Amino acid sequence: MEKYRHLFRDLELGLQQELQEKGQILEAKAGKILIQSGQNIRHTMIVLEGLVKLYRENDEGGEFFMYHLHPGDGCALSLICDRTFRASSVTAKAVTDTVLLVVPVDETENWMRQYRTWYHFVVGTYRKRYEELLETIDHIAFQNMDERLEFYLRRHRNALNTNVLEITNTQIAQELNSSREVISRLMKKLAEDGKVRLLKNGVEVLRL
Amino acid sequence: MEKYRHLFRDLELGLQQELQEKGQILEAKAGKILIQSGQNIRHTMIVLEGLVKLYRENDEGGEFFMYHLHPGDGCALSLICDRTFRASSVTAKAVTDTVLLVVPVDETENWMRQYRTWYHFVVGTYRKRYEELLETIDHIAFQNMDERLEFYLRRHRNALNTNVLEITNTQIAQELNSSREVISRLMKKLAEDGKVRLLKNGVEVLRL
DNA sequence: GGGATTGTGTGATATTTGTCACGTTGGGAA
DNA sequence: TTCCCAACGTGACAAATATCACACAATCCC
Repeated sequence: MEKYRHLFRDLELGLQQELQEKGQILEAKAGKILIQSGQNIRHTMIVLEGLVKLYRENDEGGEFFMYHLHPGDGCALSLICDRTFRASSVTAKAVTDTVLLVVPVDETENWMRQYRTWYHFVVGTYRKRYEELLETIDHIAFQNMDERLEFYLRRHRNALNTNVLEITNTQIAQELNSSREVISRLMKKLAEDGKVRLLKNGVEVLRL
Repeated sequence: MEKYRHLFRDLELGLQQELQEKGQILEAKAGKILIQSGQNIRHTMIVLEGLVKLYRENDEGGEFFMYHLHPGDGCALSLICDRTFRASSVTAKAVTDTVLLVVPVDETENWMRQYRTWYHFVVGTYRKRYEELLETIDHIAFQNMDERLEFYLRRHRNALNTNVLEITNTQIAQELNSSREVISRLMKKLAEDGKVRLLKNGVEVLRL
């Protein structure tokens, strides 16, 4: 816990203490599914280390990438999900090996009253996620696949903090709810424009 | 204020009192723009009467319908917006003549600590809006225009609680970010299928 | 090596949606 | 009335994307 102190340096000391006492540290391997909505959620989750991605699924197996959570980010979902979520659902999956801090929601409800900084943390979390969702909406509503692909690559480069993305076209197609062939063609164009370089098992982002 | 009491019957009495004291009642004519984001928001807004719609705008004049607010609904936006919102923005517009209760955010931050029911109200508001946004995302991501149109009509029929929607195809096209001609054609198909009846100045929803 | 699996590249074609051009209709307002 | 304007309907065409069919390469397993 000590090594994650910097993530919480803006919180009141009493709250830092409580996080340490009431929270439980959880490790997850890359690829592990952390939340599959539909199930009732009784815990709030804060990412300490690693990267988590959230995506939407529908009945026909379609997926749709929503956003990433970085160290220090809380999961707005944990506060949002409950039984009433229906057929289609939101899933959280560890992209890299991940360490999480998990707290029962009963505690957090008290914190909301006791600690001003927790209130700000929660509101800030909602705000950020809401904004990212809106940004996502903008892209599907207003933009074509080529621009969406570029946005996708930028986002992932920033999230993973590396220009070399080890990701298959098939996977990208799924997350953008497109088809492999389309991504393949667009990727070729990006390569011709010198914006990316195609690797054996991934893409290198050159300038986007 | 008395006539709106039923909207707040689940709130603590002290809180009802405060809403009455600190809140200000505001009336708006149909069509009035209530919030244009980008501007800093210092007030929380609760709908008392009428119907408000929220939509997203982008730089090129594109619009995109997000969801409605009914009496009793709070505006998640008021808690979410701030300076950091950029170029594209969210707009709230009165659909019918509307009565609003407006409270400075400084008050509500205290309420969050003092009143458990306020906490639940706020979290519930976030949850509902988040869910509606997700539903919206599902539709643009996974569905074709015809299904999206049907969904649009259903939503509006339910929101306005009438089968006769006085709305132009042009307007629908804008809110779905499509074009008038496309809506026109799809509408004709819906009419042929007996799902709607086309009126002089609107649509009657028959079975959807 | 041989076979299965997975990801890829590409042409041909279908579907969906957007765009353009133009004619029609039904109000107001002068 | 006449003119104007906004909304509408429609055919023709263009653009974006999805789908199909197939061939190819790399990898893994036996």
